[in-house]
Amino acid sequence: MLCAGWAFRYVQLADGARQIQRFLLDGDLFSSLSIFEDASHFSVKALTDVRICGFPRSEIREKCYGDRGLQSAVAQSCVADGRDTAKLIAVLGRCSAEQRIAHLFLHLMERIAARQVIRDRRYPLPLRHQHIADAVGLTSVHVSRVLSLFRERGIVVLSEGVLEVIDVRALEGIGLL
Amino acid sequence: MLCAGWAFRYVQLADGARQIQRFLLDGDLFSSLSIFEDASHFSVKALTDVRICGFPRSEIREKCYGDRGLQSAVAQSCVADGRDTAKLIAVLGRCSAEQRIAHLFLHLMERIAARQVIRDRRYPLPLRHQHIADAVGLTSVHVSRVLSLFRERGIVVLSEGVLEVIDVRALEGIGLL
DNA sequence: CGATCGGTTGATATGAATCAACGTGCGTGG
DNA sequence: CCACGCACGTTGATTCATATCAACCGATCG
Repeated sequence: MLCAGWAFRYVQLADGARQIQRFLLDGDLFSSLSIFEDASHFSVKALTDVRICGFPRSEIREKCYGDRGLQSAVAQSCVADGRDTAKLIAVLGRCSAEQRIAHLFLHLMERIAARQVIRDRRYPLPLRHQHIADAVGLTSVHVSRVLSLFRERGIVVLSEGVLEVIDVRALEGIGLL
Repeated sequence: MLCAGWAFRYVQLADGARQIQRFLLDGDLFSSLSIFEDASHFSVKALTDVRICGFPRSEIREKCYGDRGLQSAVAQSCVADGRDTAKLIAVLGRCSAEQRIAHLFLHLMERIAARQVIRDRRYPLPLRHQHIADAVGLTSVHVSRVLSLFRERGIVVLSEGVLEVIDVRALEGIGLL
């Protein structure tokens, strides 16, 4: 579990490309489902300084049998993960570059806002263009172009690790699934 | 649960596009995780004649508490689903058209072979080009072109609901993750 | 017999990748 | 303290993969 900081879960492809599966925020398990797997098929990398804590899988599994609350919590975590993952498939399969990035931002905004108060529509977002690219299947060059566009059109500005959302409506309009 | 026949799980996007998340074979749950969700966010459609049977979610959940075998089976099903889903994300995010289709074929071949004896490397595969397109994020026109290429190169031939695999090695070579 | 559906093929358009150059800020070592 | 190298972002030119548009064909079905 990631206790504090930012990280991401990803896989490295044979040709060196990297696909980011999920950004991890404080309180997130690296992967809920991996509680039930003995071998992980992903890697995790920190984006900021982090604090993590670990649990033996077998212990969690064991506790699940006796504890309905825990079992239900684990299940809900898996479901949330699965829902996001399913949405990501649709985004990668069917959306344009602008839509992909809009979706990523909306998704992260929701998760960040669930953890902290947002002032002035400014969301902490310690990502390089390359991370965004690896998350939504684009090139960092193209991410840069799209972000320039968003900036020009007065939609969002990402800079210095902060995402400033100027026109949420426009962003949601682009991101319509 | 799909007891017999072929089906697929998908979502319909706002612009009418369709993203297929998973093809369902006999014995598959529509979605393992949906045991723990009360609202489904996907649709299912049959590809062939099918037989299905249903269970009340609450009953399954209830049985899980007492029955380690069932709980473990459900967990394994969720894990398998999650693993395939994660792989699909990498494929959609980072692979070319040929690689996407090769992956889909290899993935389905594996699942089909787990259920029935394969003779002459001929796999039953009742998909239209449009289904392949909707599964891997391409156009049916482009799927047609890629399949022509595969045919010319003597790799696989898909026709009349049967996938004939002529050169598995070549297919695996293309599909390398 | 005509209509519809699925597949093929060709011409063209377009979105994103690639290649390349440049600027800027920053850390590091001299 | 300076100079250099490096990571990151930006921008322009060009290429490439895939989409789009359109025509055609064969099979199937009412």
